[in-house]
Amino acid sequence: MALGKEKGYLMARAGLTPARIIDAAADLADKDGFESVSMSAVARLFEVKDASLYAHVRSLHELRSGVAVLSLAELADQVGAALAGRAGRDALIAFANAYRSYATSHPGRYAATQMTLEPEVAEHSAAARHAAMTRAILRGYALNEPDETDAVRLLHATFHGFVLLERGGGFSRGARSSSASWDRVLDALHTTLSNWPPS
Amino acid sequence: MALGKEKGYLMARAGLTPARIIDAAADLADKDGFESVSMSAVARLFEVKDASLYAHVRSLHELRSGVAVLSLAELADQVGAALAGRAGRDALIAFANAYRSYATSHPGRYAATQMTLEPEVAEHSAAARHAAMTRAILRGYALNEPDETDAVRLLHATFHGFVLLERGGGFSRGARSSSASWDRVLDALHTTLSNWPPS
DNA sequence: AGAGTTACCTAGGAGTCCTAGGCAACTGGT
DNA sequence: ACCAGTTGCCTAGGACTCCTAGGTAACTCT
Repeated sequence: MALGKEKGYLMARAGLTPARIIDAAADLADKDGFESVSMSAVARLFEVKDASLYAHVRSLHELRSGVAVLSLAELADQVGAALAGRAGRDALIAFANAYRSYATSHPGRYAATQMTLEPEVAEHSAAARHAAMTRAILRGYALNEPDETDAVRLLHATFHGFVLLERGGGFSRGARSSSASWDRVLDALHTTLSNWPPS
Repeated sequence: MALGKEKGYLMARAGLTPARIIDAAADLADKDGFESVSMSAVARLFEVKDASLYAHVRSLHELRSGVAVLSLAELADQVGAALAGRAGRDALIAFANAYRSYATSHPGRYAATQMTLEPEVAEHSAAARHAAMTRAILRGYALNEPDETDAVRLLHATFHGFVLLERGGGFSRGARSSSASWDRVLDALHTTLSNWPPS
């Protein structure tokens, strides 16, 4: 990291590229929180002036969006890997655990995925892969539209909400561990999907 | 609003108090988003210099925490009112709808409730009332501990997650309205609570 | 080696939070 | 009714943020 700079006579280059900058920003997000991803903070990591980043990244917003796109892709990769070769209840649990584990081991990156992206950025992100994987799980439960859409939303909302509340300390009260609750919540979701109520 | 100022010769007072400042900040949050609640922005609303606010509010963080505490109380009030005299499924649906309706009609205030508050601030907030109300709903479903705790977490996570995703545009894809999904999600939760899976 | 491009620089404007210290406006005692 | 004390908002200014403009050093290609 920080390729020299040879403070002596001549200036060296730091080797900045959009990808390296976004990677550094993502690491910083995990370390100090997504909201402290700033141009100046990232510039400091490279021992470079903040103005220098603007040759590679248009704005702070674009930098953060870059972290979001990166994280969505990573999350999709990990969930996809966990899902491989599983179906039904197994798939549900693998999906959920991969999701939660990414969120807890990369809190800053996960926070980035919460950003509302402009449609054209979201388009070429991994959002579609997420939707496809969620629907893949539901194939094991044989739901018809619009029930499947409703179930996708239920799953997404529950995972997302749980992870956020867990991270925010919302579950700290009491002796019950949040992991134990998580397992039971997954059980409950499984039975819900298995007995989806008729409209 | 903005009590004069009599631009002429003498200075008038704006009538700042912590409560009025926090109210204004909450309104601003609903209008422009919670993250744009800043000292300077609120000061502008009162046609006052930003430094003047520091006599009433210790810091930006404290201002935002104030909005969070206010919003938690308002939300608890509205949910509590909706809940009065209901039980079982009716209570569940009334709770959920009041919750969602507060979140969509006061997006900035709702965002404030997401803040992680320091324990001592959270203590004298309405957080305890929320927990109590959620447990009150579950009384209709006759769950024992630790199932009741798990169910509280499931409900909270699902409502929270749904509302956030809805607001973030996560459900925009497709023709299915999010309100329709919401109703079905509540049905599903009701059946889940009614048939809580054995451990 | 010289020409052209790219990478990082300095300088500086506008906006943010926050502190320190000052004067005007209110309040209460006599 | 006035004077003392308190309170409320002020100006001034430091440190930090994002971002633009324009300069120069370092690399690349012919």
